[in-house]
Amino acid sequence: MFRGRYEHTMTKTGRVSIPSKFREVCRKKYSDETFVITNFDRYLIAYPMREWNELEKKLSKISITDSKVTSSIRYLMGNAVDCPIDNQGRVLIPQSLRSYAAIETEVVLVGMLKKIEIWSKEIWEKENGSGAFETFIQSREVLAGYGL
Amino acid sequence: MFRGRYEHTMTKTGRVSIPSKFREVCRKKYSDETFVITNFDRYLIAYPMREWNELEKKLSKISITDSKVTSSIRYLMGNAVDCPIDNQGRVLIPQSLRSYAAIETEVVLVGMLKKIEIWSKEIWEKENGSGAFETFIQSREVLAGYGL
DNA sequence: TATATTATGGCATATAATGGCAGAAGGTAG
DNA sequence: CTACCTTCTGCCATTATATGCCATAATATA
Repeated sequence: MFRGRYEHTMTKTGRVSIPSKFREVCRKKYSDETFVITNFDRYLIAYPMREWNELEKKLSKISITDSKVTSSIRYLMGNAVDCPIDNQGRVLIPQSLRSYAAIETEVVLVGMLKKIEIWSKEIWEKENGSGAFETFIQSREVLAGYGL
Repeated sequence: MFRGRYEHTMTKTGRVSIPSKFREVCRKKYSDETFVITNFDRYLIAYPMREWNELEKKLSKISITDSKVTSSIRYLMGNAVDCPIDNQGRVLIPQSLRSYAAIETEVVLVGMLKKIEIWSKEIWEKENGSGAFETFIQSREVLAGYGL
């Protein structure tokens, strides 16, 4: 599982190094070094290919008649890009996703169990800087329900 | 599976480049570089030949007594054109389909699992621009019903 | 302290996207 | 039937982007 937080910088060409611990998870757990990256609220989510395929399998069974569902699939699929890890351990994040998540140079990578979140540092600090601890304390009861 | 969104421009002669990632899917998964394109809601859909054949097979099983269904099938089939990919990786979109989907120069291509959607950029932005995320969030419950 | 690994910058090259043009094909009017 | 026009198609040229590779600096490991 992915865990931990890393701050990396992106090259001018849009490449970001994947932390070696994450790469290790890719190799050992998934034996595959490709992510599928898509946008979410104000940040990006990267799934290992296998996890993403699970998702697609489920989606492909849904009938195309429900237009609301179709547009959700369109949102999810339309923004998903597969990003293989290169020999230097980096992925290229396409321009569209970069601009979506307002990523310019400084990037925060967060391990979130089966996926990775990719944030622009600026947005990360705004949303998770101070106050994150407060939120954490507030949700302790919920977490306690899961045995924490 | 097809995924990702690409913005391309159409030549004056009506040719559109198919994103290389889509072409790769055609080669690897379908070993065939021909699409069947037809009109749909306010955009076009392009199926790899094999997927189109599947669809035809299913449609042929539908009883012809339901005249409403018959005319929908006629609509779908009557406008279907096969468009082979040329050596530069482009397809020619026939005039009738172009005008149907109001495509002039700027085109949005969206990977949707087993098919591709082709939108005029203008219509795309109206229907899927801002607000798409909201719709996505709203339909999360529906999607949750499918195990997502 | 020596050695390996990681992160990242800088290039050179390959591939992608797309505009332009000319010949081929096919339809239409005289 | 033939000349003309339109559309289709192949090919070349250009530009932008992606990709592979090497070098270096920073960090971790033995």
